[in-house]
Amino acid sequence: MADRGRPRSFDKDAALARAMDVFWLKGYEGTSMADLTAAMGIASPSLYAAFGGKEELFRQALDYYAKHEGELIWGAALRAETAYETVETFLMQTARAFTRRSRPSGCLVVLSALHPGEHSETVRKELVEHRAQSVKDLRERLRQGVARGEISPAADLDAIAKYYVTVQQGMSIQARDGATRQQLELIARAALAAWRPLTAPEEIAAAR
Amino acid sequence: MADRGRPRSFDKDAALARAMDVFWLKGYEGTSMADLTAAMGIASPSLYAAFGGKEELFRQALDYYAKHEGELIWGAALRAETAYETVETFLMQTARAFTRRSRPSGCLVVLSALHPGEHSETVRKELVEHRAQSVKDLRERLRQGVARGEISPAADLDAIAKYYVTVQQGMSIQARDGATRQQLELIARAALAAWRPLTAPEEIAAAR
DNA sequence: TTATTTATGTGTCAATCGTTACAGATATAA
DNA sequence: TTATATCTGTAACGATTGACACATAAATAA
Repeated sequence: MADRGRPRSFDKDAALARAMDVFWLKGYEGTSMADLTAAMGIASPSLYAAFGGKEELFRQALDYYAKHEGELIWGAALRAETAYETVETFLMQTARAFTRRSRPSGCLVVLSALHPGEHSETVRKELVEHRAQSVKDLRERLRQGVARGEISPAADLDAIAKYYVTVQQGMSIQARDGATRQQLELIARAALAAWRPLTAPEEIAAAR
Repeated sequence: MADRGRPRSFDKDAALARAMDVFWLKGYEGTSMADLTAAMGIASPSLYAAFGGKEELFRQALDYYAKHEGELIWGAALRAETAYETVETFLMQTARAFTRRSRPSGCLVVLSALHPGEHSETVRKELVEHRAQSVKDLRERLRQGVARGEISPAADLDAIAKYYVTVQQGMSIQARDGATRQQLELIARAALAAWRPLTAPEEIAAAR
């Protein structure tokens, strides 16, 4: 009971990828149906039939983004040996992913819906949840670092995780303002300079 | 030749302050004329007569923001004794200013126009310029710190300034996501932990 | 073939967007 | 008072917004 009726004349996955690019560049509310249909090469009834509407399409574009773009950063980071290397890779891959010439700059999850508004409230909350998940994921990786003796048990893991995610979110703004990969890497290096004081607090206390 | 004709029936400065609040909360494109006239308590012809239109009104709201809200952060920061205290005050005042209950969260300069768009391109570029000025101001303060012997001449002042501004910009996102003042202060403290390694690089090299 | 199902393209819906014409109201200047 | 200048409120402008009705096209199932 699958392939009855007239077959779809466009590649759904390719169309979704193009929709993601538009949302990424212009944000959720800043993207019009006209923008989408132009980029996807289809008329609006086809978009509605295939994706359910603008909001549903954004949701699917967000999933696509997490699967493809997010993986570039988190996949590499979670493959690192130590907790430090995880954070280092996280930020360095961010510097790279946020400045690829073929893609919009910065992060779709951060930039797509920052303002409250009747038409984007559910989308916004979904993105807030996504961003909170980043903190959780990073904190969990730090917890493993404590278990392995890489990080002091006295360290405030939640604060450290929030700190590095905050730096990454700031890098989205910097990327939007035209920062190059090298400039973002310098920022990332600066942020990494806090690692020792943050993860070995008693060492600092002893030095005083 | 000043006060001929029917006098204005509303307080221009108070109306501007309310317009600023709306732009701050909803962003430039996310704010409609209906939002503005409702918040300002005037009809659109009065708005056009007094402020010149939506874009001109935003420009004036931006000036108002820089003068009042920006001063809360930079005024205190630039009054600090040392370069470190400047950065510390900069971030701590940010944590406070970004989470006042009576105001929208985060920073108007960071959040108002992050996406390209025909209707907001000039406004966006103006905000980009504003953000670049923050880096310049902070870097200049660091340069004074080098002159006073507080910071090593080998330190990369541009990278340090960009780093702390990036953290502040990330704090705008965190604030929008509901972070409390205390949580932002923890993030700020984490960022400040990088100060010694960043400003005394030879000390780090010697320790190896 | 005929019936059924799904996709496409044209055209259009009401609502909202930023902006402004216009007439009436309210002040000063002569 | 009369003339002039400016502001205010109503009402509407053309353009664009997201969404969809409808008829037609193109596939499979019987």
